[in-house]
Amino acid sequence: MTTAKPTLKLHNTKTRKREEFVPIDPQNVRMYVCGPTVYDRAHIGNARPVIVFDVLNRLLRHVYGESNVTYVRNFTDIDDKINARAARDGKDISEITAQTTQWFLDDMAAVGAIEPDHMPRATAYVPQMIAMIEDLIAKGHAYAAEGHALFAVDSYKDYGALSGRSTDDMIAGARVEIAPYKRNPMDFVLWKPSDADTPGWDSPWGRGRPGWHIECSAMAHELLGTHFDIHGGGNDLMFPHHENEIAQSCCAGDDFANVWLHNEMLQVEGKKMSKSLGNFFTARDLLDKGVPGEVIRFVMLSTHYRKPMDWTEKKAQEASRSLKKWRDLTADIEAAPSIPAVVLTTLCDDLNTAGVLTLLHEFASNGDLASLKASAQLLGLLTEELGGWTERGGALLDGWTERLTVAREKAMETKDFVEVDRIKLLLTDAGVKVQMGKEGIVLAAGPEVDLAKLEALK
RNA sequence: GGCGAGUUGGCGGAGUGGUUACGCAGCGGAUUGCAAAUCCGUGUACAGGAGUUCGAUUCUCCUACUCGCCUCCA
Repeated sequence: MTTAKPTLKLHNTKTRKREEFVPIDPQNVRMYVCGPTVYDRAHIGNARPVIVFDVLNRLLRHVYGESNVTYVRNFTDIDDKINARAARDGKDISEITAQTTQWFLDDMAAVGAIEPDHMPRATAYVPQMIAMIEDLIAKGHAYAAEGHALFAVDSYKDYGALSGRSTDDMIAGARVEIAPYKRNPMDFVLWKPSDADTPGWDSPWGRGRPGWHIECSAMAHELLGTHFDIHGGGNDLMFPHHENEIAQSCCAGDDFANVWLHNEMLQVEGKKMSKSLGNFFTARDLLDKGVPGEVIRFVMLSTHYRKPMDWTEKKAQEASRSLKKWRDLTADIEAAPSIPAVVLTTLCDDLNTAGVLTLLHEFASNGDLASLKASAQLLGLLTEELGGWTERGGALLDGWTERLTVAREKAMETKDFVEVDRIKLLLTDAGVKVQMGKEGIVLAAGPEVDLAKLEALK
């Protein structure tokens, strides 16, 4: 059963086209994804790129081989938001970043994301950043001024190509920070000075800290080389972050990334979620509320990554039901040894995860459970790690099952079902699914089960 | 103002130049102490206009609307 490698097609932001993916080196497929700034819990929107690129990572490994893919996702642990948080809480910066980093890893593991091969932290790459800035200055693409180092946008004629804008357009927008030391208002900071209370590193331009964009250029260079395959992130990063990364890296002499992938933003119940509006919630909030990580993952994958996705309670409930059903069906089934071709073809078509979910529904109704399990696991669903939630409340329900069974047996003889119905109503109100069949009674915790309420009724 | 994405049946959401998406909900039936679950059956869709074509929801252009980015944000 040797099948040709499926053709992977990806929508490249750089060319605005869906292109066939041709790795630079099939033995070493390299992907860099912009990771979080670690100053607080990851909100639910942060989980989207993590899950999307986790699926891509799994797919690349499936296609090119487990050991032939290198996936890098950074942690930004130098940032003024972190500094502000540390000052606010009276904590050391490293304490904030260490804790937040761990939170992030925990929360993302809960939604089934495999850890990347490298998770570099900006603080560990400051010398590389300084070296890169020095190189840019030497090549005439950057300049030092008043303790800053700035990138000279005019020195890179393709500046704006990724996001499709010209410097003139952007200046017209008048949203750039005007500073006396800038030659061009669009010039962005590579290095900025730190005062005594702010973390800083010694540099040729004095004690200071790097600007945001340079870290990704420096870390990608260090870990993936001058030329790699895929660079990903949320589409809000397209400008200025990725535009600036390209400018820096290309001017430093790197070829940088071939394919740029950007996921669309997430909304909540039809509204934009943003920090400034304050209507966001974290992945942990959902998990604590009892929404299983697997359900979060399913919902995320049910919309194509390049479309805006709306997080709704209803979707979470539907996802929960589908997953529960599939888990019941495949509980004792061994996953098929190979992934059905149609699944690979669909997933390889610019990561059509929603299309694959459709196929999973079909496998379920056709009874092709081995394919269902194998295919779901390629998406990181129905895995061992994410299981367990379907049995939630099992022990607590055993007593009720017993009690209801006795009452029902009695009622079957007396034909008086009042007590049975009473118990059933109690359970139903607490979010328990009650199934009474010929073979007996089965109780199951529904998605919105209220265990506390159930405990109180005991 | 500039850039970009999108507009599919009650809801969610794929896909296709000519044929059933799929899921949920709904409706009818089987089953059930009643329900649930399960099984079987069942439906009105492709924003508007023009064009290309034998034929367009699918390609091209225009219009309308929605959303995102341009400022920390995935």
